[in-house]
Amino acid sequence: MTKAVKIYLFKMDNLGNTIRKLREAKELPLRTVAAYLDIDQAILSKIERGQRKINRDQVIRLAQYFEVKEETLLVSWLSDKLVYELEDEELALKALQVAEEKIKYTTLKPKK
Amino acid sequence: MTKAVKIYLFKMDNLGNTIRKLREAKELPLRTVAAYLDIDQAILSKIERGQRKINRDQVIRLAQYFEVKEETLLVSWLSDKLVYELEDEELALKALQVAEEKIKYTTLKPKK
DNA sequence: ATATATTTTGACAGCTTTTGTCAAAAATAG
DNA sequence: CTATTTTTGACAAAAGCTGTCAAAATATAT
Repeated sequence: MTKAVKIYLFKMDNLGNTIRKLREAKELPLRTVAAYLDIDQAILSKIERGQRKINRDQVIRLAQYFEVKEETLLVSWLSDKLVYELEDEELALKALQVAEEKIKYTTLKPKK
Repeated sequence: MTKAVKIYLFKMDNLGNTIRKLREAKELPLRTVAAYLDIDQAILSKIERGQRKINRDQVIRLAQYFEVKEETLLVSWLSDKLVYELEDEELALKALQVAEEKIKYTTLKPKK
């Protein structure tokens, strides 16, 4: 049995912070959640602090585990990766806008 | 001496295509441009066709070489990386928007 | 068509990065 | 203080990236 605690997620948080908040809200030790993900607790500790990467499958499993929408965590995970890719780039915002156009463009005109 | 040819770059092109267009506009063989970048021509061939990555320094050198704005090629390069990171993701556009918010957010409030 | 130049391909080795494991150290809770 | 949890860093294995090379394929020119 886990505690039912109302928890408000902050969109600007990176996924690591969000995971930590979710885990602490339920007062679960790293050990427990790590076991569920089948990884070492040291890795989960690092994931929560942004020192290690988490993969897509693990994000999805966590969404189920913590009963939050998959989309919420996936968007957080993806956007973290984008932000990481753009770190220290002055052209970050321009690149994001062009990327958006490119994706819209190729979605409209599927290749082949 | 290189030919002076008016060339129009297409924003939606990936960087590889743009490089190829620039190179062909000047009628230069892979060999020549590759030598300038100090890489094997096989790699440049792959870069132009999107099979290999190009790094930041190489992008900047190419901008100088082809006399186009650094920003133009860097934005193309960065946005390609973002698109690559998001390939096959249905949440791509949402992730881009959140990434934009995150970057604006942390730029306004520099940490520490 | 032949000869020449250019481009593409794939195998390979070396290097870097990523990933997970582990145990000890540090921090926190009771 | 004791017990529990979290963090840290060293390590090895696995995966990924980079450049080199030569042969195969393609394109160009005569």
